[in-house]
Amino acid sequence: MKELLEQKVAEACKELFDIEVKVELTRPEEQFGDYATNAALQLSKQLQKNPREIGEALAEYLRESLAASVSDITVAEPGFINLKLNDQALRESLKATPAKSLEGKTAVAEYSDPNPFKVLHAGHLYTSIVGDAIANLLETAGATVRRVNFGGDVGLHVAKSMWAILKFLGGEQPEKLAEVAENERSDWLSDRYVEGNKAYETDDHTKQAITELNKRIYQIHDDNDHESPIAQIYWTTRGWSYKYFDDFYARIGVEFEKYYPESQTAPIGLETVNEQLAKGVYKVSEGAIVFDGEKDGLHTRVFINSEGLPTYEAKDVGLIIAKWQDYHFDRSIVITGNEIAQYMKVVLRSIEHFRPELAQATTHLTHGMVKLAGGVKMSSRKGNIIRAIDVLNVTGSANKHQTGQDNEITVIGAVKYAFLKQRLGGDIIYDPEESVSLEGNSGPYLQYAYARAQSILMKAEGGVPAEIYNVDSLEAGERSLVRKMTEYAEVVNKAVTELMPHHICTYLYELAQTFNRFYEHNRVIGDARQTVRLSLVQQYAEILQAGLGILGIAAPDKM
RNA sequence: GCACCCGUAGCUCAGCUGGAUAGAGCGUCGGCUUGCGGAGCCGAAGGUCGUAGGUUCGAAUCCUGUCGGGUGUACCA
Repeated sequence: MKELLEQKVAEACKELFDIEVKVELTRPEEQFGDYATNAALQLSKQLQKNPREIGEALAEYLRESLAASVSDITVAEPGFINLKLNDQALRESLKATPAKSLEGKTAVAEYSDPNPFKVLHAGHLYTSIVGDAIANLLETAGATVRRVNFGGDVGLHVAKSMWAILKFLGGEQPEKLAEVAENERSDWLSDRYVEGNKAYETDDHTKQAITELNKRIYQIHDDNDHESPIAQIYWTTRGWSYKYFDDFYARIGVEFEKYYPESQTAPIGLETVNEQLAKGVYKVSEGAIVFDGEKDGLHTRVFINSEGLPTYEAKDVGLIIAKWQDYHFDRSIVITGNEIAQYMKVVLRSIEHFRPELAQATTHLTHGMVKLAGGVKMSSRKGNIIRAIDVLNVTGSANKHQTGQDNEITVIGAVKYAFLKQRLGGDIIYDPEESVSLEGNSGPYLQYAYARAQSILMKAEGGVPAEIYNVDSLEAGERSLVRKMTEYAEVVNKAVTELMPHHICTYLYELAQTFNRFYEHNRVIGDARQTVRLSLVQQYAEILQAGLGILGIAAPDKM
């Protein structure tokens, strides 16, 4: 319907003034109409005429050409044209579904990116949730989405961990790993990292030892060594880490089809950077191989350090190439914290010199940090970082506090919605009490809204009628609800174009409010208009479910 | 120093490909109420959109300066 109207308005401009106008209809306030266009304002400049007059002329033309679907066209100051659909057309436009704009395309979505041997923190939880929602968005638009994860199973942080692990085991004695209880493995590992990191910073001798260990770990991969004692320790503990990640992802309902360990992308990156060094893309500086970003207003960064080891930069080069080899993607979306925004620009800029199509197909989205609202207490052992599990725990307590229940679906829904409702980019001040509240703009509020709609539908004797589109007329409350529901497809399209899931949140909340307003004043069961209204409730519930689905939030029938 | 991001009601945020009286939620104050799940509905108070300029018929939205906050700036990720 929207496309049709846009086309007709453009046609009117062409017919009356012989000017091509790019018409994009907007949604005005309900009192003005269902759609609005500023075409007359655009034209007034070129025509040097009063926009109001142009608007009137267009309106008159459109009243005729749109008579079948538009019941009222008005011109408002300074020259807006407001279109009000007739009830039949409004009902029809409810059939619109989100555009399949990415049909046949393959998109790789990379997010979460935890490092083996380290703890999952609140930032990982955030990217996992946002990344999953964005992947769902791409899928909704028809793309084949490959959800992948990337993390450092080699590198300095691993060496730090291994140093502390070896210290704990009293040497290269893999059999002693059995002393670590299964349910304590992840905590034990993160303690080892903290220990190794501290030792690295405070003791030069240890620092040297860890640097050596770093090289040995790369060697394990180069030799494909699974036999030596240190290799056994490495592979076993790395496995513990991946197990810990998988368990956590399962809990929050996020899935990946592939992990790209850095050990796999490092050799590809190393080879590529060396290759491009010869061609002058990278250059040697102070014993390291760098990309000189300064001539482009970016930073100069090291890709291969003076030890000959690839840094994160080279591994990321390798990662993009590996993704391409695996999927031949049309688009690649990478979601990370915004502290690496400028870093990523350097990596992509360097890739533009030899694989421009890969750099151009890549979109880097960044998010801010998760901070807890003032007054929120955590029972975390280590004060300075917020672990992913801490966020879940503190939300669980808040939910228990408010509802007396231990409802995992509510808790996960609350966290996801709280993280998603804010525009991607800035920091999030997370307030667990607010996130689980059933009042206000929260995940549980929407879950409740859905459950309540289901409850009405269950109550209908004789079942729920099929969707009814050919209704003679709609009463005011019904019309407002239908009008709001017709926005769904447009909102999803916008969210897809911008890769911004928060638009869905804003919309769903408004929709639920519109419904509650309708429901407050209009009886459904037992009313003369029961059939029509049940059909509306049904469609409302479907939209809520679909929208929550994109956000990765469960819509329970009962709460 | 330089680069990037951010400054909208008491608080947390929408709105930012320029357009109609700047919107929500929480909090505050007032009303509805035996309800198809009231976990709601109706209303009020509350904003020089950090600030100063510029572009424009029109700026929270674009540009420039400035102030404030955050992040990044070579062998970490």
